[in-house]
Amino acid sequence: MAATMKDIARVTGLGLATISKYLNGGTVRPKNKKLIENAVRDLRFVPNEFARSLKTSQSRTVGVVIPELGNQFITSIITSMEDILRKHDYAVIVCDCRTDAKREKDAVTFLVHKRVDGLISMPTDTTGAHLQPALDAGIPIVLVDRMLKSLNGLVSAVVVDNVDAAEKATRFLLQSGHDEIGLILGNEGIYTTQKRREGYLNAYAEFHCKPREELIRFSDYTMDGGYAAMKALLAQKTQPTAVFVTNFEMTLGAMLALNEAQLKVPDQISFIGFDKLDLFGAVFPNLTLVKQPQNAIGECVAKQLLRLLTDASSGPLHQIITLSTQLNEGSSTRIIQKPQ
Amino acid sequence: MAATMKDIARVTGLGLATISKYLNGGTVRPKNKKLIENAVRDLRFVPNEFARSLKTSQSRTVGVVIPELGNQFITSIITSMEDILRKHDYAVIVCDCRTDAKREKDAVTFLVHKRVDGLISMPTDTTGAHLQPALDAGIPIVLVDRMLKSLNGLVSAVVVDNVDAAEKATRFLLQSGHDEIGLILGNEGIYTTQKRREGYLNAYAEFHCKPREELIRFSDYTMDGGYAAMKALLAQKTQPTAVFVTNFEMTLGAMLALNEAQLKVPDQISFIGFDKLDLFGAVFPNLTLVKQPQNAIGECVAKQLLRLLTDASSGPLHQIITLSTQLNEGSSTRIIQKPQ
DNA sequence: CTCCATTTACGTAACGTTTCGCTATTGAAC
DNA sequence: GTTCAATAGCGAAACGTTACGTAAATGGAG
Repeated sequence: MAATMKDIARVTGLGLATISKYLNGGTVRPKNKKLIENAVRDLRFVPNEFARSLKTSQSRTVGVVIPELGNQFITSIITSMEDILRKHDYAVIVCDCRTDAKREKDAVTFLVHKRVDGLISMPTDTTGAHLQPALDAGIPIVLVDRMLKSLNGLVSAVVVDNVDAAEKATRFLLQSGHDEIGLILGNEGIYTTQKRREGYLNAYAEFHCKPREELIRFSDYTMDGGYAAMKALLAQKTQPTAVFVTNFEMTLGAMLALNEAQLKVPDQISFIGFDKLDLFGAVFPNLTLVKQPQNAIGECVAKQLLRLLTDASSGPLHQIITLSTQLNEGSSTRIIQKPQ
Repeated sequence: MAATMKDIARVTGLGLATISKYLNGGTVRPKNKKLIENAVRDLRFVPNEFARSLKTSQSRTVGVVIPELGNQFITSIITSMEDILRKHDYAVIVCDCRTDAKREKDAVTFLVHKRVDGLISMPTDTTGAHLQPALDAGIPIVLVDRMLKSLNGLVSAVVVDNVDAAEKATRFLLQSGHDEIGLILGNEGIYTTQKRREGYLNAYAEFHCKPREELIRFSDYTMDGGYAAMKALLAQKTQPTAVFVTNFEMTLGAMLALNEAQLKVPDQISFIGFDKLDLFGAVFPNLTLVKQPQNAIGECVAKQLLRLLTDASSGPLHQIITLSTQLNEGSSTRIIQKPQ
C-alpha cells in the first residue's frame, strides 16, 4: 500500500542507497534531487519509522514518569518540555504512576521495553530503585524537581534552589517582625522537603534564633495533608503569627483550613504559599508566594536530555542544574510589632 | 549486546520459529518450554519492539491530541485512559496543541508519521480538518468530549449528554423560582457550547417562557473569559438572579468576578458551576455543580479504542457513546420568591 | 510393532531501512 | 583531450522479528 524507498528507487531509476542518502540530508546531484523530490511527492512517501528504528536502534521517543498528572506544577513543566522535544522530533510517552512505588517501577520497565531513547523521572521515593532497569539498559535519565543522591553521577537533574527559596520566604517574614512562623513541609524523606526545611532554619539562624520544633509540620504534599497540618498548627496553645506552606496542593488545603477557622489573612495571620499557577489568581488573589520557574524547568529538562541524546561528548555527561525561585510579594503578609 | 531470539535458539538448540511461537503464546512441548524459559531468564532476553513493529506494522502506541494539558478536566480523563491503555501494553503519546489549529494539525501529522495505532482527539475546532492525515492513513480515531458531525461514521466519539446536563441545571434554577438565569457558554462554534445552550433553552421551554437574549453570553472556556462574561452579566440593568456557567475554568473566573463585586452566594445570586474537581472542594466548598464523569469518559475512550484496535469485526465499527452527568446540589443556590 | 492422525518444530523469506566498501562519474587543470 | 582528485551512486548485507508451508515427532489404536 504505502510507498517505500524501493518504489522511489524504481521510479527514479536510482539506487536504494542514494535515496537513503538524500533522505538523511546527504548531497545528491541536483538533477537527482529533483527526481527524488518529485517521486516522494507523487507516491506520498513517508519513511517507515519501524524499519528506521530497527536499523538505528533509536525510537526518537522519550518516556516521562510522574507521580500525578492532575498536579498543575507537573503538567506545566511537561507542557513546555513536550513542546521542545516534539520540535526535535521526539515523541513523549507519559506514564502517571499515581505516587505508587509499584506503578512507578512498572512504568520504567514498560518504557525500557518500549525502548525509549531517554527517560525523565520525578521520583516518588528517595532511593531511585525504580530506575535500575533504565540504568542497566544505558538509557539516559534526567530527574526533575528531586535529586537522588544515590544516583549522583549516573543521572542528570534539574531542580530549583529550594534552600534559597525557603530562606527568602522565611527571611521576609522574620524581617516583618514575625518570629513564630509555622512551616508546612512534604514527606520527611523527600529531597525538596529536606532542602526547604534547611532554608527555613538558615533564615532563623541569620536572625540568631531558633524556631520552636512544633512549628515545623511534616505532611505529604496533598491538599488534605496541607489542611490537616494547618489545623494542627492552629490547635497549638501558641499560634503562629505567620505560616509558610511549601507546595501548591498544601497551600490550597492550608488556606481552606484558615478560611474555616475564620482567620483573616493577613490581619490575623500572615501567609506565604508556593507555586504561582493561574488558578491562584482567581481564588486567592494577591497571595504572597514562592514562584518556581516551571517553564524554565521544562525547557531545561528537555535541553538537558537532548544533549545526552545527541552529543554525548561535550562536557561532563551528567549535570545537576539548579534554577532559582522568586518571592512574589502579594498582600497576604503584614508587618507586625513584636510584643516585647 | 542484548540477546536476540537467535541467541535463545542457539542456546536451546531449537529453531527460531519455535521461539517465536512460544513468545507469542503458542504451545510448545513442556520440555522445550522450560528450556526456553531458562534461556530467556539467563540471557535477560527482551523482544525487540522495533523488529516486531516492522513485521507486524503495529507500534502498540496511541496518540492523544488535546488543547491544554493544564486543564484539569482533560488531565483527569487522560489519567484513567492511560491507565487502561498501558495495562493493555499500549503507550500513550501526549501532544498538547495549546488550542492552536496549526499545532493541532502538526501534532496529528507527527503522530501519523510515528505510526501510532490509534488516535484520540479533543478537537479545538468544529471542522476536524486536522484529522485528515490520520483518516487517510486508516488510523482509528476516537473523539473525546466533542463530536464533529462532518466525521460521522468515520470516527468514534465519547461525549456526555450536554443537553440533559444544561437542562437539569437550568430546570433546577427555574424550579427554585429564578427566571432571570444568566448562561455563560464557550466559543459559539463548539459542539459542547451548542448542546449546552440547547439544554438551557429546553428547560425554559418546559416552563413556557423564554430567556432574554442578553442573558446568554458566549465566551471561550477560559478563566479570563468567564470572568469577563460574568462582569458583563452583572453590568446589565436587569441583573440575573442566578447564573449557570458551563465549564471549570469559566466557573473559577465567574466566581472571581462575583467575589470582586462583593455579591454573596447564594444570598444575592444563585450559582451553578461545572465540573467537579478536587480543587473546588478547597476553594468554593459546596458549590452546586454539574458533574461530568471524567473517569468513566477516560475508561470509555480507552475501551472504545481498544475495540477498534483489536476485534475490528464486532458490531458497527464506529459508535457515538453518550454518558450522563449529575447535578451535585451544594449550597450555592437558593429558592426565591418571584416578585410578582 | 506399525500405521496414521495430530501436534509441534523448523527453514526461509519477508518487513523497509541504513551503511560499508567500492565503482562510476564529474569537471577543473594541464 | 587526458589525467586525477573529489564527489555521487550502487549492490548487498545486515537489524530482529513473524509467518508460511512443510517436515518431523508423538502416541493411541489396531
